[in-house]
Amino acid sequence: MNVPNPPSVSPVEGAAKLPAHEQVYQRLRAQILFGELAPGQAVTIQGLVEALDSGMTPVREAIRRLISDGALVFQGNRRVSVPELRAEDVDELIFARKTMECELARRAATRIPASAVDALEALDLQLDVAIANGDVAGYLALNYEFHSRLNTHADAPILADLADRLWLRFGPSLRVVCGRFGTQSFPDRHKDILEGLRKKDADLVALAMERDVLQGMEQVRAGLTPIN
Amino acid sequence: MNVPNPPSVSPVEGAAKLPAHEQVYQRLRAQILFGELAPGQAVTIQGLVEALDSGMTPVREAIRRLISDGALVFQGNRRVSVPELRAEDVDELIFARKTMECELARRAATRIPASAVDALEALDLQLDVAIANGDVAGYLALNYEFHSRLNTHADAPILADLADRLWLRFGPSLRVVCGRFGTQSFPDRHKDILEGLRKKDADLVALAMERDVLQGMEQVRAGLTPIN
DNA sequence: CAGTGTGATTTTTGATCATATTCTGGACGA
DNA sequence: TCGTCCAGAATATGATCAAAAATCACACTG
Repeated sequence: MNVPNPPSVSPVEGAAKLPAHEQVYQRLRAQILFGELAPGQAVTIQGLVEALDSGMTPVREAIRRLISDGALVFQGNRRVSVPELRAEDVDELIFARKTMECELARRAATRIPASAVDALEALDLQLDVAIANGDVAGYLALNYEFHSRLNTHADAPILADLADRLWLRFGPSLRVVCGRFGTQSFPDRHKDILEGLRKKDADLVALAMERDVLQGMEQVRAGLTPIN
Repeated sequence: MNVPNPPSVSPVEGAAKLPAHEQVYQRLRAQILFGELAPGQAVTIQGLVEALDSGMTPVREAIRRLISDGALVFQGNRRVSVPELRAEDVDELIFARKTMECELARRAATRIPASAVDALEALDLQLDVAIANGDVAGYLALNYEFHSRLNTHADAPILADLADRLWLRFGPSLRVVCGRFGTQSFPDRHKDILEGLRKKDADLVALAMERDVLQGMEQVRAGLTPIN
């Protein structure tokens, strides 16, 4: 999964050099991560072949990768769908995100160059704009980009990879929450993170990250299966 | 009822229900996990098609899954190989395994039924036999089975999945270590784990698990690139 | 004359597709 | 309600195309 692919959110890109299965994977991944596919939604190979205008083999390989990522589930029979998060799952995700992302943030605090902090801050300003405009898609993309880029600077590829997987699990549900409650209910902990990074204060960064993670995941929990 | 003739190479087991790509995946996974493929070794699709007597598509899908698992790496050009562990990777693995597996063990301590503890103990006795006989393959398989089965009883599928992935990363290197130093250098911490499980003492189990993890990973670290 | 580097050719391997086969789930009739 | 049958989707194969690596030949340099 560690593809040298740091582009910002590019909906339509030439990218002719990447093999088809890689392109399909990244497009599908983004769709799941940013909630364009709803939890529980069925995913069919032929539907994607048609929607993405690709061959069958690339779609098939992309789906296998995403199943392995936990971003899709294989329903036992030959059906594939976007998983629905259960309340217990959120507990696990909270534990895993807290430990992984706090450690990543801690490492990044001592390694990230000042220029990268500036870039993160610029990103966070865009994020504020997206929140102010109620731009849910932009909020999700920029928020992910912020965390993902921070993790890059931790110089810990295995941990970053694990953290990345976790986002795929709650992406669809987070979108549902945002769609229901809007973006204004997310006060921004990123400012504290940035402050800690500038001071190179690992404890401060880790604490801010823990709050950010907890806040986000509690939002997800609150939005699960509201009515039965 | 025409039985779809098994190509005679099959290990006889029922298993006819599993799709081919699943079988290929599990066989390849086991080979990596138990070190039958050496770190750095190249993996070719057509080589596997021949070796496993399977079609191209199942092999291809299995490889994609394993790349996503981190068990194989995509070499930028289109070559695939078994990754070689670096010293920095071991630090990350130690952190991730300690947090994940200790938490899993902690959860399992309060949930595992006594019968399952008995089964684990039986497994551990087989493990002792394997160690005494210097049976490296048996040791690796039984040790993995012990941890994997314990994780199952934590009732935390997401965390168990993360932990499972980590084993794939150091499996090949662990085999190298065992091949070099033999199995006798692994004093058995599993007894402490079992004792904690019987007492339902989560702290004890977690502590024993931490020691087991640390001990194993330090062995791996010691065996990395011994000479340059 | 031996060694080395460069370039083209050969060969292996991966990517993709079209197609045949198998299996699942639901409709239909008893 | 139950059993059978059928449509459609997924699985799996092999062929074809394209790309990269390995090989080798040859010329150039010391």
